Amino acid sequence: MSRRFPPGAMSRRILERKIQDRYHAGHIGTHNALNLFDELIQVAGPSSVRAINCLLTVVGRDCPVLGVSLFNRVARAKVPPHNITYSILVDCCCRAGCLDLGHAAMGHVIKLGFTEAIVNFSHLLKAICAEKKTSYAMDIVLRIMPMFNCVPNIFSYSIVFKGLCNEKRSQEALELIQIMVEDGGCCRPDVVTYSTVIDGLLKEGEVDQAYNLFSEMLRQGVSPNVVTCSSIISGMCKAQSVDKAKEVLQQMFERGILPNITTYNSLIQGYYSLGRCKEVDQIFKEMTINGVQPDIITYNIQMDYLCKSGQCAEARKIFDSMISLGQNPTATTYSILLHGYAMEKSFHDMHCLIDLMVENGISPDHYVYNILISAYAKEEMVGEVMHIFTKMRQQGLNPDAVSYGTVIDLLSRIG
DNA sequence: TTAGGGTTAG
Repeated sequence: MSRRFPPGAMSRRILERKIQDRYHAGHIGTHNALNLFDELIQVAGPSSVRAINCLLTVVGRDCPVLGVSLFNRVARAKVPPHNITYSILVDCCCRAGCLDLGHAAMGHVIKLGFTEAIVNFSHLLKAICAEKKTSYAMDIVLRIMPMFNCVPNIFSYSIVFKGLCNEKRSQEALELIQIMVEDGGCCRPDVVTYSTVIDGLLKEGEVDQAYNLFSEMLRQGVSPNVVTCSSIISGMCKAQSVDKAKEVLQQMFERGILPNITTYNSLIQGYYSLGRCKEVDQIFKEMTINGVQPDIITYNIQMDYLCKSGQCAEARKIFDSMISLGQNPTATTYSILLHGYAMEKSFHDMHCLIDLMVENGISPDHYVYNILISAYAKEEMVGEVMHIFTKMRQQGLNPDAVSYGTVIDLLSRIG
């Protein structure tokens, strides 16, 4: 009988197929992926790289350090890593907090000469931008990568655009987008690029420029999607133009773009900010009709409105019912209710809530401590304020500008 | 459909 594959190759192919199928079905957990990796690496050949990438992705998402260690085993096996394997490695290094290793891995990839436009370092660039060093990320994308014939793709650009917008440099992002369009090269702005910059412009209050860019996007034949529209709706709601935002929602339906919970949350927040509760009820009805379920953020927005309008007891009812609705309160949820109790000067309720928060495994963050500091400062209870500073430090949190600002204000008041 | 970018809440 003639063989199409050398000995062992057939069972290897079957195993590779099994891994990829189960990966696509979302049926591989970390533990399972580790076992499959052990099994595959013993018989692995060049064809195994896709299955290995799947396993590295699963393990790396859960435990990036483990992802790096698996990569070392791939490198020792007879499997030449693919550029995607390197992307996963750089991702793991960055998420493990080893930015230096991420840089080293990027240097290694460049040295290996992956010259096609497909290698990119999304997580490295994101990590650099998160440190507010977007200029450096921009230098990597615009100068360093092309210098090594490693052409950045649209993902890399979008990360830089987002970094610029986060640093309130949306004007620069706008200029860069125009250069990309005029250049007319293979890397053209897409819906994500445009949406990012439109959102950045809106957040900086540059409404006209945002609309101009939206029109430019349409002229370029790029269709908006739910994220583009949600950004515009959110920007309008924050500018108190909620009725115009509602019109955009209508236009979404006309264009066949279905709103999601983020879209609705922006509108709910917008109506609450104007005290228009009837319209909020209307939005909830519309959500039900359209099959969109409220999420934790919806409940947080609702609770925030109730607390700020002196209805803490109602907010507490929502809080207590959240768990039964399958929504676990987050640190934000606790801080909203805590702020409500602080407004009512209900110190007993505040302390009970913090105890509950800790019991439920959520550590108080800066927001929570600052609410406590502010509440005690208002009552000029200096000893309590200092006690909270100590507690913060014990928990490894350094008081921030808000904490110190409150204390300085208190000290200047009491002389 | 081997990874990777954009929207909402304190």
